[in-house]
Amino acid sequence: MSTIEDVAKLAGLSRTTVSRVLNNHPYVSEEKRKLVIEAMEHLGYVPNSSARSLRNRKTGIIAVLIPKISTPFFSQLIERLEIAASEKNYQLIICQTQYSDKKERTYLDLLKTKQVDGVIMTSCENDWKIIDAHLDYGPIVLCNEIIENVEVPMVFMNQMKSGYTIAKHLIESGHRKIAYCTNGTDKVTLQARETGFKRALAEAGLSIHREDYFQHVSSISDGKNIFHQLYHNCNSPTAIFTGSDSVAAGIISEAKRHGWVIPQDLAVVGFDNMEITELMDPMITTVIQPVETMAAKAIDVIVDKIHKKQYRSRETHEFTATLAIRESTLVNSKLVATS
Amino acid sequence: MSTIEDVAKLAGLSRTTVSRVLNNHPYVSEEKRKLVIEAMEHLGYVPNSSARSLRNRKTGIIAVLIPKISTPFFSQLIERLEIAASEKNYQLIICQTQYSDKKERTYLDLLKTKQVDGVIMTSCENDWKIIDAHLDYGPIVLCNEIIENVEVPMVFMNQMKSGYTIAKHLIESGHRKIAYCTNGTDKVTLQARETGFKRALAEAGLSIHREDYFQHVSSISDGKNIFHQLYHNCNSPTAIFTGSDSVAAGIISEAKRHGWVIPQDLAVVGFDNMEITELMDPMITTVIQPVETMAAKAIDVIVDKIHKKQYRSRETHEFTATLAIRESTLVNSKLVATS
DNA sequence: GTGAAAGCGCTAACAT
DNA sequence: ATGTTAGCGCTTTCAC
Repeated sequence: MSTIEDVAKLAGLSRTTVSRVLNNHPYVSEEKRKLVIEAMEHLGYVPNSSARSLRNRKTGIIAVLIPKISTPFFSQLIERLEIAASEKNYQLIICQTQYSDKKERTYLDLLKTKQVDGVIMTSCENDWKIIDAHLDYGPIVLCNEIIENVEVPMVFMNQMKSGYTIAKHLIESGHRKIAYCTNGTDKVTLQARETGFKRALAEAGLSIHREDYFQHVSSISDGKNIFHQLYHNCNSPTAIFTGSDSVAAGIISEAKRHGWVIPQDLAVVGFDNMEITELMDPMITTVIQPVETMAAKAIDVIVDKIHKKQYRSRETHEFTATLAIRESTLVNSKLVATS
Repeated sequence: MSTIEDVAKLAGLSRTTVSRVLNNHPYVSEEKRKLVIEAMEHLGYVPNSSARSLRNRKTGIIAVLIPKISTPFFSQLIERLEIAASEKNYQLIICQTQYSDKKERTYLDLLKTKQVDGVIMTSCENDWKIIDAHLDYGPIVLCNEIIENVEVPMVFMNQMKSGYTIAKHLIESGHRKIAYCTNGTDKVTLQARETGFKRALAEAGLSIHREDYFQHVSSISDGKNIFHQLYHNCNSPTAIFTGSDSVAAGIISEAKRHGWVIPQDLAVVGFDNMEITELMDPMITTVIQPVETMAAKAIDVIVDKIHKKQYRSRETHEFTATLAIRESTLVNSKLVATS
């Protein structure tokens, strides 16, 4: 492993000059620059990033905290974050919290130990008081998560609009008894979605019946279970918003096995535009999240914060989803922006 | 940001002693140890990882090179790699090559610049000569990839066995005209799979007809295209191995739209056990890769290499897949090991 | 059992 | 335009 010193010696110059060439500083004569470059090539010199990090007080690494990588939405998000980061010459460390507050805290410490320049959180398991303390050490950006009254940038999709648009679509398709699924009401994002959904219903003089409201629903098997509840309900709804493509697929798959015809017997709406939505028969009406745009913005914002060295500031960066209307709610499919 | 010096001063001791406490060295009196710990807590001291990396010549970071994160198989692999790495206190930097040899080279340089202690490659886009040169700087482990005559550890699944088992299963189900899809023949892994497949056919006195052999096939739409080729072929095969769940799903979805009944009109086998395989109707017979085991082994091996500081050595760590027999090839499903 | 001092590889005042 | 020098924060001989 050759060092900057070796290069300097071989070129017959000082470490400073070599460093200047390395960092494209002005005030280096063409002549010496060539000498340095030759020496570097001859030695196969590459700067040591630990030394640079120590000296410059920056690592060029961003940590991404994510509950579970293999969840299709999250893997798409990571994919886009990686692309955006690499365009700005940042590396991404991937940290799987597995929805554990303890792991989340451990990973946030990467900021304290200066192993990373910033953290992107795609969900939040701890009390904000705990997270907030970490802002003394570096920037934190929320991507795909909203928390009220906190001083960090947040990048997210307007869930209220998408909830509203979905309900509106179902109402316009003639449905009057509509079921709703959610994975919880503790997240601001999910609350907003529900609020938008209910608003559209209210505007049409409708509401969600008690027996048509399902909580803590997220997997394929949850979907299958829900179908069975509907199946045994003599006054079952004519449409259901599932909040998740997996749940939608589970419901549809089970419904078909029991002889139901979708959407005639039950219209189904998913969420996230996973691959299955176009593979199922019928293809599933779903919400396309602007993953690429959100990822690019999150990286933009955090890189900006890193440079400005100003970590506390409330900013909201809001994007709009698209409703992809497919066979599970209609015969003819089309695209509709939720705006 | 407090440093080790600050802690030393506050505790009225030397940097050395603080460092000893930090690294659990022996020969520190209980009394002073307590003093140090108190001081650290008082200051909220956390060691700076750049300084440690520079001094110790190790970063505790492993780079994972992956073609595309959102591919379900790869996202599962990353998930498991992250879990295994974090158990050994390593962080993972995720590098998306997008099948580009240039990006791959850029990322391999992380080894030279000492930004990472080792690299796990899940595919390989460059000539091995180029990769090999990087072994002077740190360990490289292949996970899910085989390259002949190279001096690195390789962790993989026995593709020959799985190809053999799949063909055997189709033959035993009574099929005599069987189609084969592959995403290419340049990879040793895919070649092995094909060899095993053909061997089982040969043993039954069968072979793959020219028109039943499909190359460069990997996506849902590829699957749909293939179905149309079969559809217009008056002597179409009775079974098809697709090499990919996406392709299998594409074929099935399109076949059903054209009135075919699966598996009666066509038996279909996928690969990877993605979520869709259990959602499609019929559920898809597929190969379950031992992702978790391979990931754990890959981390084990690379951590070992890092410690031993011996990077060149040919080792093969082979695992066996499981064939999940489902509705797309049979009426009654069951699990069969490919061993 | 504890401390003084050297140095990992790099950059940036500062001086020339 | 180029070089000298002082650290960044940490670990580790070596000496006591």
